Amino acid sequence: MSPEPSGTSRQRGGLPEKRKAIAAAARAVFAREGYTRASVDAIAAEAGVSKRTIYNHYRDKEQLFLLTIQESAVSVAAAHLDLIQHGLCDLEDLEEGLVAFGRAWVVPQPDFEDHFALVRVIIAEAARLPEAVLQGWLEAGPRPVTAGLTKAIGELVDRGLLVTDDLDETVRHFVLLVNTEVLEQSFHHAIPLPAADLDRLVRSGVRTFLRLYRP
Amino acid sequence: MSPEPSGTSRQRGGLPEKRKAIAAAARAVFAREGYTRASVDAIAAEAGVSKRTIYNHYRDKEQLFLLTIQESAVSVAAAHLDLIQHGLCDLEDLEEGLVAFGRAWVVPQPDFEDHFALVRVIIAEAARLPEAVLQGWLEAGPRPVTAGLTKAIGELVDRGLLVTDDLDETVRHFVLLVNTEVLEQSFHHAIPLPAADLDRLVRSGVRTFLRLYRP
DNA sequence: GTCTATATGAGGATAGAC
DNA sequence: GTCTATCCTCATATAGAC
Repeated sequence: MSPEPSGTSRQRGGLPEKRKAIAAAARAVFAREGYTRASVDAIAAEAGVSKRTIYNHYRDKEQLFLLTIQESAVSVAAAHLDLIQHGLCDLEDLEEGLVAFGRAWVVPQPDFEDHFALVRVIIAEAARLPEAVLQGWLEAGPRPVTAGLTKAIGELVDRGLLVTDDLDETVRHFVLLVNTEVLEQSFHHAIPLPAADLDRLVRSGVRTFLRLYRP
Repeated sequence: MSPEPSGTSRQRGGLPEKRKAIAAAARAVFAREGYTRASVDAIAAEAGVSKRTIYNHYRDKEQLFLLTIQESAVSVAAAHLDLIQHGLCDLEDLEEGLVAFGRAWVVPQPDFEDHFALVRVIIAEAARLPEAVLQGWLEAGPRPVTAGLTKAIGELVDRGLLVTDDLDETVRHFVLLVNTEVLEQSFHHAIPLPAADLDRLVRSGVRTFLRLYRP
């Protein structure tokens, strides 16, 4: 349709420009439609690329999906690790710090809408996905975040702000009380909670967490 | 294929026999395949019925799906309420009773496999489902179970076995610690956890719950 | 209950740009 | 010659006609 200005895809080999467009379009369309309903045609249209071009870069639709969820997991994990770095280390007031972090973590950031939609697709397809893919996704996304949380909460323990004899369980409880509750109630962010409810849940989650682990 | 003995669908109006077969087949196929991938053809085949018969009983595929999840929610809620009745009322040892109940609740019962698969489909389609349908499903399934749990746990509070100043939150914490943790880890039962892990999670969940609410 | 109309999807073939 | 775009094929879906 639109005449494509001109020099778009010049970058050493000639590949990456359009490939990025395809990856972004795939993320958006798979997120919006789910795996089966998403058509390669739609992805091509959204990327401003011909369908054939997609098959030049990706073996088939399944491969495209697998790479899409993997990339999404990696980028969101990086963002969350950043949040942990800035929000959980060097906090002054314990309760307020945890609440602020929890809120930032759990509020559905517009940039991550697609990611959460993809997570819902993964849940839906989990039983059909190759075991290795699912494990790879866990390695790339959730696991590093848990590891970062463990490190950060471990430091709080070291500083004497929290007490526990099972750090991993403590981290699971934090995730459960602050994050998972929200996920369940919002159908994994398919039906966003009102901001007020969200705030209340995070605050009450943190308070309960502290009832368990405050010295 | 099989010649269908003869007098199968005699029941006052003539409807319900085949309708039940269709409902059962729809539950199975939607659970196995998800909404989009499931074909009405496959459902008809599984029900031993012609496709036309399905369209005689249900307006279209979407309507069939909506009624299917509703019926599934109702029947599983009834079973879970039964479990609560038999497992949570009149328990002798508090911790052991809660653990036994939690295990029975959370272990993926073969009869409910389809139900959990449907829940995954609901999560996947949640953003596309009519608001009213989702609310109706919550009313029919999860809500009554929560209500039953609230009643049962309320009685434990009345008997002085637990203390709380916010019963609803207490119930949410029980659900979270005993059930939700398992759901998250198993991708809502798409990837079943080893029995040992499951046991450990329930036991540790109950223990944490008691740390919060034991007098 | 079978048979058909219509549409849409995945992936391959064929032809054009630089 | 490499990368892109348009057209083709074959399978399968829903829903309605017979």
